[in-house]
Amino acid sequence: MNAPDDLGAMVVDAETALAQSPPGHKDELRLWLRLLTCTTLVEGEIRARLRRDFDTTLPRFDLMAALDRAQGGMNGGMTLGEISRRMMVSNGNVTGLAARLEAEGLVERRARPGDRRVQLLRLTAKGRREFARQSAAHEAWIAELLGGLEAKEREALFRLLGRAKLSVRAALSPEDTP
Amino acid sequence: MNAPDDLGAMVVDAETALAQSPPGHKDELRLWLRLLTCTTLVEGEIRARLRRDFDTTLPRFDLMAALDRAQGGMNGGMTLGEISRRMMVSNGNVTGLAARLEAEGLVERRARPGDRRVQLLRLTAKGRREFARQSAAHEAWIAELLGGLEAKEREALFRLLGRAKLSVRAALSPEDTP
DNA sequence: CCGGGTTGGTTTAGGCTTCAAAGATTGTGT
DNA sequence: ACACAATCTTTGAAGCCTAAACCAACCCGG
Repeated sequence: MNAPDDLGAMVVDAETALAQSPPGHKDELRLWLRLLTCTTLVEGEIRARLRRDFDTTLPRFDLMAALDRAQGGMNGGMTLGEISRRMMVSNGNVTGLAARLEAEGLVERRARPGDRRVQLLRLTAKGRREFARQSAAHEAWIAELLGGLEAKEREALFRLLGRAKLSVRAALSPEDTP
Repeated sequence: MNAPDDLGAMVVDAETALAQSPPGHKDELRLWLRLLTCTTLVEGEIRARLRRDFDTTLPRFDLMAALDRAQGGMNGGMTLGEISRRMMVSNGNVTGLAARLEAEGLVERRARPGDRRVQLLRLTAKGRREFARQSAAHEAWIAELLGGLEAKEREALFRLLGRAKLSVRAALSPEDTP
């Protein structure tokens, strides 16, 4: 969108005005808004194409992607908890998502021998077939959307985003581990 | 004493997982996953703090932010359509959001003279007061989360994200811009 | 064994989000 | 005037998402 260089907020009452102007933090804000815009733009397009071409959704795709990657490494699949941590979503969210995918025959559950609490999730054969098609398209879409950047720009962006990730995680970790 | 398998139990986001196992993957995909991880991380924290400190949500905050910025510039507020375009969400979404904010006395509607189709939305006095508090906190949070980057890094990241935005928009524009 | 703490998962209530279809109003061509 | 298209908003169905409460199974120390 059009960059709003004017954040004119002088409309505020006098009593709250003091809280309002800690100096100099505007460029962090602009950086964040631009980051958010980029992500929203790409994500919205991917959602739309997943729906249009495969009649599925991004969360479904993400869950299947997690399972697909896990299946090569370890046998038996992933537990719902592992999935929820990988996807950075809540526990209950994965419950419903898995239920829908299971109803469509794309994933299957089975208990882990020796621990009756956990539900191991795996792609079915149909699920693997479906995901292979979706995954190839998805990769091409991303390459298309970000292909306007040169390789050196992508490399630099990747590195800087890694630094940003570190910064956020560092700011989060103190209260994240009580 | 039961040596915990910490390697297997470590929390790994999707981007890290991709970098680990599979063979040749496109760097565009890794870039995208890292972008998504950064955004999700920040956004989740902001959501949690908005709830914790102000008992509100990010969509509510975003809508009020749009109104707040518009109020300085033009009189009368914004139409629901303008808001939905600014926020990059659907039309019907804004309807419900506005209804909830109106029920809480934070925004108010009024018809535009001469066109009975449109609903102009404005912050109430209470809404302006609330938003001023939230906005100040929000800005500080962002500065805190992204403060681990040096000014030069932020500048470079901002510029590269601008390039990325251009790339995505260029790939989208054929069917997206009527 | 048997309690208490921990971990894995589900449920519930409520809000967010989209798409598609429908209402309502305005503008336009004939 | 009248039909018709365009614009703005609302509604309804379905899915996504979270926090908090809850249940079930495991673990461990007496």
